[in-house]
Amino acid sequence: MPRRKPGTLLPLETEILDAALSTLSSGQAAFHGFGLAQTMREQSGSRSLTGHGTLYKALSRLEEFGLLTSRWEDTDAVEGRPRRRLYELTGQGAQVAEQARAAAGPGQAPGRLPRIAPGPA
Amino acid sequence: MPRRKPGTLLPLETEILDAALSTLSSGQAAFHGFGLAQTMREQSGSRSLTGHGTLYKALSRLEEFGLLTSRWEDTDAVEGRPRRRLYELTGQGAQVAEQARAAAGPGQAPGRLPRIAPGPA
DNA sequence: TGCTAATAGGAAGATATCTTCCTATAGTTT
DNA sequence: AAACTATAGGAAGATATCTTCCTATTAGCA
Repeated sequence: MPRRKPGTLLPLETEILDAALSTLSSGQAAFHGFGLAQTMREQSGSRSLTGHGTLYKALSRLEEFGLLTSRWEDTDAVEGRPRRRLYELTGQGAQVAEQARAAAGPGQAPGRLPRIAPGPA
Repeated sequence: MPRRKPGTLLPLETEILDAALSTLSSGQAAFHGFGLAQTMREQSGSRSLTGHGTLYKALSRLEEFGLLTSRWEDTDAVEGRPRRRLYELTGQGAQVAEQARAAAGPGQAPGRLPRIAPGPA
């Protein structure tokens, strides 16, 4: 896909924003890539996001767009596992996320979900 | 091997201390597990330390013994890769390392190197 | 309408550390 | 000398993030 029309979101990006919104509703502002991947894998029966590369790229894009912010999690508080990069919706991000959710509607007619769809195989 | 006689070092541990001493001689005090594993793999033709689990366990032991200290590397200075745990010889560690090196001698007759030896296959 | 070029998706793997589980080994004890 | 058992070694994989490379798709232009 060529130069994207500004303001346009891809399905995967919408999905991420929606998940971020859910996280926020449940009282937590921050989420991290790996956890998001797990949630998406479980909930939507999505494939494994292919080594997660796709997801991290999408997260970077959303950050570029100003819809998410990221930071490393509180440093040496975490022993025994790689540190996570924590993402949070920005004000703009929350707005866009809600718009996208409204646009999708209750019955949700996803606009051509990418591989993150229930797809066969 | 049962309860080890205090003061005794296993071949792998000696190898680590020796590597630490070399690192120190080359002007760097700190080293990290993964780098050490690479060096050992290249230099001694050792096998890959089996997922590195063995090496990390040995490093923990040496730290327990007071021969090494460890700390997480300077936090968010490092982007784009997992942070490393940096190890350094303690005074005691350096002493023991030198003793071990002297004991091994120039021709070095390693006292039964474990799997970290040139071994077949 | 058909092409082209830019971009998103997917595969693969590098970078690091640590855990769990099983097996081999060798000090100790009998 | 034999048996017991604690411990080291090795396999496997979980946890996280990010990069590179290739392919599929599609928006925008001619």
